[in-house]
Amino acid sequence: MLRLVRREERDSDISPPRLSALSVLVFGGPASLADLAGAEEVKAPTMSRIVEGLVKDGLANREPDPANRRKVRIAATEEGRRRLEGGRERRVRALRERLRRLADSEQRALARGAEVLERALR
Amino acid sequence: MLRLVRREERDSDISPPRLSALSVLVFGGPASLADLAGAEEVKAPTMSRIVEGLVKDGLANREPDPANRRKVRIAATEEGRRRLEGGRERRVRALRERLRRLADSEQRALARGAEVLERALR
DNA sequence: AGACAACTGTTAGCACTACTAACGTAGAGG
DNA sequence: CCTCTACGTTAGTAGTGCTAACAGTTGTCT
Repeated sequence: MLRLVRREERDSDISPPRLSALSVLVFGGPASLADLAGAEEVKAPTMSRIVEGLVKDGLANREPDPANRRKVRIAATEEGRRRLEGGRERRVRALRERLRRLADSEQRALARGAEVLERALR
Repeated sequence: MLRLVRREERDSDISPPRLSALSVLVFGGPASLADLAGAEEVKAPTMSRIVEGLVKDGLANREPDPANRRKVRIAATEEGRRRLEGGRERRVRALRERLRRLADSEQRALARGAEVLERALR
């Protein structure tokens, strides 16, 4: 798993933690820092810095929550949305290439295993 | 995957890269720096520091290769062997707890999926 | 043999991610 | 009103990854 993550990191222009946080924002909508930290199972200071990086790169923005001025509302920018989607397409294509070489029965075995894993790890 | 790795990291007293390198030494025997770096798909300077950490914690030792004095021979210590095994047992126990709750057919599905994955990712 | 190239590992310096501790500000409850 | 809690940031530390630059060793080729 570690090797896979590192490989992923090498040919992506967004680091895995940033990519993961960004995807939470894109698919889940704007969130507070605590929300994001919880979703990524990371402490607040860590997420604060990840968001800082996203903002610096123009992939997300931070604005105070009008209802509760302690909170910040973090949202993906259009650019962030595009970059996430672009990378996703590349990854899906690469994965498809690999899976295409497997027999149908093997593909089904992977699909079934993935389902079980998803339930088991939650 | 990232979340899983982080969870792993929190309740282990050895960091994932060190643990992974250590396991290469324990199961594969002594190795040169380049061997280790290759096995972990990491550059030499990175592995040099990981080994430094292992040595500092008494989990591995470094000695010059008598045949080729440019090389170093890195080997796990007894302590390293013990710590790896101990952690492994804890992880296996935790995993077994989770898997025990699955139906037999689900367990088989996971096993089959894992086989396919191993071949597909290589 | 002597010069030069290639190999092996380390050091230095950068970016990033993780943590805890400590802080400032904003809201909630007595 | 005053305190207590919640929310986020900043400071400081450890660890991991990279490239570039270096030192020592070995091999090669004249």
